[in-house]
Amino acid sequence: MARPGVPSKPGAASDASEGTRQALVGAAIEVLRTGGFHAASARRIADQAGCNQGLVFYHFGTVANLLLAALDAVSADRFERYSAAVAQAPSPAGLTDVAAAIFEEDLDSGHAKVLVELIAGSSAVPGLGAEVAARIEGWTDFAEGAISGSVDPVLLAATAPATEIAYGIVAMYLGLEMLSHLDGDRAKALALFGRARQLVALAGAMGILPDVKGDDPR
Amino acid sequence: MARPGVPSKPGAASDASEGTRQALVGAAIEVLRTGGFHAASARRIADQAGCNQGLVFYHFGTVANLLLAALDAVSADRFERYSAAVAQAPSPAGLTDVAAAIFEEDLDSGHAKVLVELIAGSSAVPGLGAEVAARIEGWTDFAEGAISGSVDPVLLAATAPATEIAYGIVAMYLGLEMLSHLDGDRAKALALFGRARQLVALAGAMGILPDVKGDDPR
DNA sequence: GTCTATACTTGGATAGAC
DNA sequence: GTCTATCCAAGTATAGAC
Repeated sequence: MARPGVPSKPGAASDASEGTRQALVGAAIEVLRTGGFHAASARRIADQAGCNQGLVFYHFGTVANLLLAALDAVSADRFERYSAAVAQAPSPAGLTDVAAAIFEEDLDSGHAKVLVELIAGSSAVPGLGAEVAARIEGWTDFAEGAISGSVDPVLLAATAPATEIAYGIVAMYLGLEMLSHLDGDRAKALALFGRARQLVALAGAMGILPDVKGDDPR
Repeated sequence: MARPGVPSKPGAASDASEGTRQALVGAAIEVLRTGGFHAASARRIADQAGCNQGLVFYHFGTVANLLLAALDAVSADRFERYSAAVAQAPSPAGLTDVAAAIFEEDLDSGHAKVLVELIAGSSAVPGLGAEVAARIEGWTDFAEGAISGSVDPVLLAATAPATEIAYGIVAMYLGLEMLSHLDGDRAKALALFGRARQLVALAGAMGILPDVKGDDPR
């Protein structure tokens, strides 16, 4: 957002600064989304933000730092959305539905691609991998919480701990995102969510899992 | 295989050419493995191969073409390995063991990373995505064949078609590869294979899956 | 077939004017 | 805080000498 004629008022200086920062973060998300890690250069991002290339380095020091800020921004956004959705569907069946809906949302909005591109691109910049890994941990923790909050502890003990399941869920999410983007077809991935839903219902009928819509047994 | 410079002399002379080609393909694999898509430039690959940068363009036209040749090379290699392993363990339980063993092999050898980097990097080069997608299809087809060859058709009909399961397996494989490389810890991924093995055994005991079909080797 | 040299482009990062 | 100008490194690709 170029503001050629806007003078910086005394005291409102941090407003303009914050505005530019946010514009850059938003632009970084957009570029990662559409062009991937490779396209996410300071010049392209600044173009997208409508500001100068040097501002990337002024505000973030390096391009990698800006990309991490972008990841944090989408993560915060999605975390709110996920939390609200999970809170309203604390049963295994409900969770499966929520997972499917959110997966499709992320596919549309491109939020998942930002994550995948940053993970794969981590090899490019020394130190980036560790930063990204720390942020992924937030998601596995979240998934773990959702699982242990909705699945009977006895069942978990009999099959697999929530930690392991959460790790698998996150991996599956990333893999499906990659494949869906690659062949531009989300139907196959969504079909899998449908199957999962079906199997959860089957398990419910067999008495292994709590019945659909049932309250949290605990 | 449209080569830019087809040797003008019939007969010999293609030995040296073929040697260089193979050196470049091997070097491309190595660079993708260790440095990712970002590092896979003509210069770095040629350095690794011990030859001149211009040869990349002489033999392959573009860097992207060389990377695809590298993907084909590792795919051919792994396809042989997978086929042999699957042939010796056609039961669901055996398949799970084979999958775990091969996943670890791929993690060590870096073959899986070559695939992941190319998928994620596809956004960088127009047209690359379609080429990579076509090659992934070979793997989903392979997985589908292995599944329908070892799981009871009746059970498949009751749960999910082999095509869908195969898609999910490939997605999971890619996701686990990404996460394992990211935090440099393969234990979590391998633990999941252990759980899968356990669940297959449980299903066998419940009579849902064949109890190690008559295949048991030796 | 292979190498050297080179043209052209893009990207990261800094300095200094406004 | 923001912009222009600039430096330097790295990349793709081609031409032409050996």
